[in-house]
Amino acid sequence: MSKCDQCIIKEFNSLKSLTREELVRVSACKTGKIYKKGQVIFEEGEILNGVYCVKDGVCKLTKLSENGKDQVVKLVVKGGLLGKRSLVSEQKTNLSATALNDMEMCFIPKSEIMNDLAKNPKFTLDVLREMAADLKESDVSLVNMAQKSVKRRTAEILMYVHDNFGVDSEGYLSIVLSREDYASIVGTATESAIRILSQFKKEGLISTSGKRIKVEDYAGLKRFE
Amino acid sequence: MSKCDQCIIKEFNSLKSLTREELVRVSACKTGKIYKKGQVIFEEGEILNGVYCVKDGVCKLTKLSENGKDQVVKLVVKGGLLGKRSLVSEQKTNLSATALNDMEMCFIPKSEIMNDLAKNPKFTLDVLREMAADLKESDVSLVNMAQKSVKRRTAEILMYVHDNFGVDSEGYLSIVLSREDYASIVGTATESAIRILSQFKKEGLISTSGKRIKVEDYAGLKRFE
DNA sequence: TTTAATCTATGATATTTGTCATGTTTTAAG
DNA sequence: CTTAAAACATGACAAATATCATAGATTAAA
Repeated sequence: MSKCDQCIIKEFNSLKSLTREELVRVSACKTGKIYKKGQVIFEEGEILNGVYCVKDGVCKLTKLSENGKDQVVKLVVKGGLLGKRSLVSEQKTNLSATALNDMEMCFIPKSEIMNDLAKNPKFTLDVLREMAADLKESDVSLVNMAQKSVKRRTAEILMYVHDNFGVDSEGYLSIVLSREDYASIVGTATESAIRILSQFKKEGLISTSGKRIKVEDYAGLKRFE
Repeated sequence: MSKCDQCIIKEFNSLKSLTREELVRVSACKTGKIYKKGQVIFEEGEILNGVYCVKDGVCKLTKLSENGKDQVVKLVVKGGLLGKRSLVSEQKTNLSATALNDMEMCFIPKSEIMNDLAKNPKFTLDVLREMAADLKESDVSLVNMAQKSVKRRTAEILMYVHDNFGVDSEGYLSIVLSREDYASIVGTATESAIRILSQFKKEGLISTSGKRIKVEDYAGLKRFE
């Protein structure tokens, strides 16, 4: 398995603040994991005994609502760290993680990291920064959810996916989400999401091919409504 | 001014993890601040150079939406720490804070705390834990906002205020929020919030006297709809 | 204590979003 | 390549929520 200290992925997250020696130790105890599209990585209520470092692929973090529907809270890509909260709390995780396409991850046991968390202030501070950023992002999501229309939120998630995950050689969004996933991100009924995407298609803002979506008029989505 | 190491308030937040010597140093540089009801403590976009420790009173943290409406993100009471994020990031704050009643706070300059953050792992870990808890809470809010009806959210904020801020001698919620505030917490139009409170009143779930609200049937609110 | 300003209340109506029902298309397994 | 299952699509209707208008009640300042 590849060595952590030579891994480029770590540059995108707090692990970059570990010393070379710490990384070597982490390398020795980490385990590589492969998940197929649709596979569950962990489920709400489990106790995570470590963090997952995403090497490739995308997953969704969801939370079950009381009405039985899953709500997507966040999408995590290459470079992301899953389960940060488990490092500082003994509690069960409050989110589920599911692979949206084939994924490659490294799992680092909590026991190994905890030592560093206590002794390497640079690392701790960096984890703290990441969490602060998550928190800020979360505030923004909350306000969007509370104040913007479903149509606006749908337009924004399309732009978000476009900006953050890019497009394939044909110009389609490289992350293929089901309409149900879109609904769950936007926080609406699946039929509503479908309807809105259909409307966007009619207005020439996007085009589709099966489940795949291509943003045709980014500026149009931006100013929409 | 009172000494931090003897202050009970600190037991409710991360400051309890500072050593006695650190607290003495903090004591020496902190400044007491008084805010009157309605007064703005800081505004979105400002750079905070420290943290506020709430000794008494309640304030709301809000974020301005693109549609010009304020959204309440969180209510903070005695024991809460405002501006934690400013400790780990140079960025402007993304929230505004406004006193909901007369408040008493201590302001601790960042420069003083930063030292401790780097050298006292127990303190850092504790800040980390607080942020992790905030994040979890934030996820819950997001799901509620996305999946629950305005009526349900209104019922829940009433129970929340009842549980967390208590009632006065007559049984009225001791925090008096305007209908506009309720609307801004729930994420709806002021008229809608008013209408729903009126409905709750008709159904005997609450009673009102001016802006003051009394929860008459807690269980009813809980099972409502 | 009066009075203007602010907040609360409610009706009428428009808009948005959800639900149910049903048909079509796409996907992936065999 | 075929075919069943899953996902997408859309109409019809119901429910929830927003908006606009207007009036009454409460609050806080003079």
